[in-house]
Amino acid sequence: MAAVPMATIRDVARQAGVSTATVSRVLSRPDLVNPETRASVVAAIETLGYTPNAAAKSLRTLRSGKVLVTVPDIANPFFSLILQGIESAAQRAGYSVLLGDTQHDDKREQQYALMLQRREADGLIFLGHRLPKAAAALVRSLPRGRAPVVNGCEFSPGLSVPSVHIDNAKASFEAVDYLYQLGHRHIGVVTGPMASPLSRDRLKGAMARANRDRTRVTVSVAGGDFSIESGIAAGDQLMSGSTPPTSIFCFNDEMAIGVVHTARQRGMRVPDDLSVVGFDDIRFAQYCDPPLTTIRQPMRELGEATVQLLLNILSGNVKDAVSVTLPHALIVRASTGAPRSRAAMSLARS
Amino acid sequence: MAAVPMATIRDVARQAGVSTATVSRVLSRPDLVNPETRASVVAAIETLGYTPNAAAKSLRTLRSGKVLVTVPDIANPFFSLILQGIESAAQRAGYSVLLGDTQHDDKREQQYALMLQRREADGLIFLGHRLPKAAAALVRSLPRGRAPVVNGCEFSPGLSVPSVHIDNAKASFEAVDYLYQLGHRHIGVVTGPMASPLSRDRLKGAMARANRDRTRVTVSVAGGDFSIESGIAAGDQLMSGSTPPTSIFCFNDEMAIGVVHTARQRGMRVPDDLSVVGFDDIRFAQYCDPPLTTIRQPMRELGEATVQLLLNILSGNVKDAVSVTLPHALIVRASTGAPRSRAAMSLARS
DNA sequence: AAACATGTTGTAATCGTTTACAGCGCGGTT
DNA sequence: AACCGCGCTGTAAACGATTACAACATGTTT
Repeated sequence: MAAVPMATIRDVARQAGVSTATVSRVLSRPDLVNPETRASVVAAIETLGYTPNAAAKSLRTLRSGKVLVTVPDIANPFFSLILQGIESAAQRAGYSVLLGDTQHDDKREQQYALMLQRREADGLIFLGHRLPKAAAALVRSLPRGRAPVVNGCEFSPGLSVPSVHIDNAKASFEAVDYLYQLGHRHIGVVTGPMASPLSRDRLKGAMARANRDRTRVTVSVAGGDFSIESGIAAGDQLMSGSTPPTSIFCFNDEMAIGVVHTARQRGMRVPDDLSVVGFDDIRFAQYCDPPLTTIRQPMRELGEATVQLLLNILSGNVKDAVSVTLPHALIVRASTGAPRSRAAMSLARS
Repeated sequence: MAAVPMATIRDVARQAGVSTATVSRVLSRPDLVNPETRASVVAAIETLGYTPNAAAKSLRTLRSGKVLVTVPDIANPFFSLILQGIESAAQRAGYSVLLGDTQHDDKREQQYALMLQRREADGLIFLGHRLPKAAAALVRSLPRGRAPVVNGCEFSPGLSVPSVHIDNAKASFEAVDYLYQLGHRHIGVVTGPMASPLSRDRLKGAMARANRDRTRVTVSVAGGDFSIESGIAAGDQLMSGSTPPTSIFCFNDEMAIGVVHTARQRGMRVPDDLSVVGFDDIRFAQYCDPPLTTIRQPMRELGEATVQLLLNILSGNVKDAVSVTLPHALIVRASTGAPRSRAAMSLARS
């Protein structure tokens, strides 16, 4: 395609009057070559504008310098922040990122995983919850924790693939506990798809807290898919019951925004008539009206830690890579408050 | 790294009792080989689990099957949607995406552009407004519109690089016109960085409309950087003048959300006390409170068209690739209305 | 029967690096 | 004088594919 054929290492060698081996050494182990020779090689490189061909290098060294990242949906602000963390950490370590947006589609996940076999990437970070077949084969063929495959945010003990994540069950437990402490006794929960271990863990945690006071607490569960629209639908569903919840805990911020939206459509005020808790603490959460109470995940850090995990495996000086749990935090903002009846009570009391 | 060395084309050839040339042909031009031979080769491929090595192929063919995409900030929902369009179109065409998040950093843009020289990618789509040096060199070395470099959304006639974008000046013109028609005579404008042609075009369009009625209209301009926070700052600046504007047009939705946020902090009601218009129509725009009036850009389509443009250049059967303009639309929602004085007037009148 | 087209396959050069190994010059030991 | 070690450099064999070209068998044309 290029009109002017690129200069090769041979051109540089000729120009500098040395062998290609020397040129190569100047580039990879400069200490091995005499300073004077080195200088003339560097000069030749300069004048010819030489850049080593990546394919040739990769063919010879069996390393591509790339990590493949598959994301269920880049347009989701949660994933895009993780991706940003990944990109930045990878770049810092001299790797570049091959991006695959799978749209939650199994086929595309499978397809992308083939790139590992083709050696188009040295490792795989997958952000979904399904381990693609090609990657699974690789994992099986190597000792535990040695395959260059790691998972981000979706922890699944069965996967036998290391992962970076928060303690989802604990975080959910805390969210429900917080609502309980505020006085809420009827709590709605909007989940993500149950196929995802992440959703199951969160539900488990939420139920665990509710069950601790099971005689006093009612929990209603509605299923969502992490989209704003599904939040609206789930909110509608929860609110049209005979005794609607006084608070709703959503498994991500977007669904929480949907719930707030639909509550307002019904003429309800947040948090006076309905408290809403989200999950993730995406950028918009604090600028919503009302600003959203939510569980914060350290998204960039999750991404960076995932890369670090993968790099450890790639470097080979780790016997058994192990999952990492990062801290979360409950961020209280204005979308939550005491339930009205309780608020009225305490008002009367004062 | 892999415990079991990958099967090569030679292994397949041996297993099938043919030469490597035949195996290669089965893969690339199956019609050239006898059906029976083909079957036995396919069988050998199956049993060995053979996948061609990408580096070797790329070295030989001088094509990597990758496009490099540099984005100023993936976490920005505008860019992440464009990126989604790019990814999907690229994937459909058999290309994969190398992602570079430049964080608006010149150095990183330059660094990524080197991948083109290394032939790690067949083409470059850059979403920022600076053409990296390495790419510029490539552009210069080839006839106009032949270099595999295209720009997304930032149109700059001087760049001599084809681009896909909307008509920013016209869109801004329409936004201001809409506010004028509503009765607004004092209009605030929150721009993006003036280094970006996109911002300049939008400002040009806005001023063009204002100047048409320059005796009646006042325009106040504040500079932003497309972040929510800069929207807050710009909003504060505009609103603390002696005669604050009755409406503010922001060059993206996030800054508009910032303006709405700060207006509310000041006890103003949107749209009663202040009308706000955004730009882009990101996903959250319609779920804000109030839902945001904005200029819609077809983000996915922008991304897809950018890939198409690049593919046309790569295919080589296009003499002079030319920029593409996609349609935009003014989406009227609830964040805009007549200014209070005017509203009062018309109320009095009725 | 010679010449030729067609369909199928193999041979071997090539893409641009990296790197094991050998070789050379030279000062220092024995 | 023979030997060794050290620092530096070159030779050449990979890495795993693609593809121009040749070769061969077979059938067709003249």
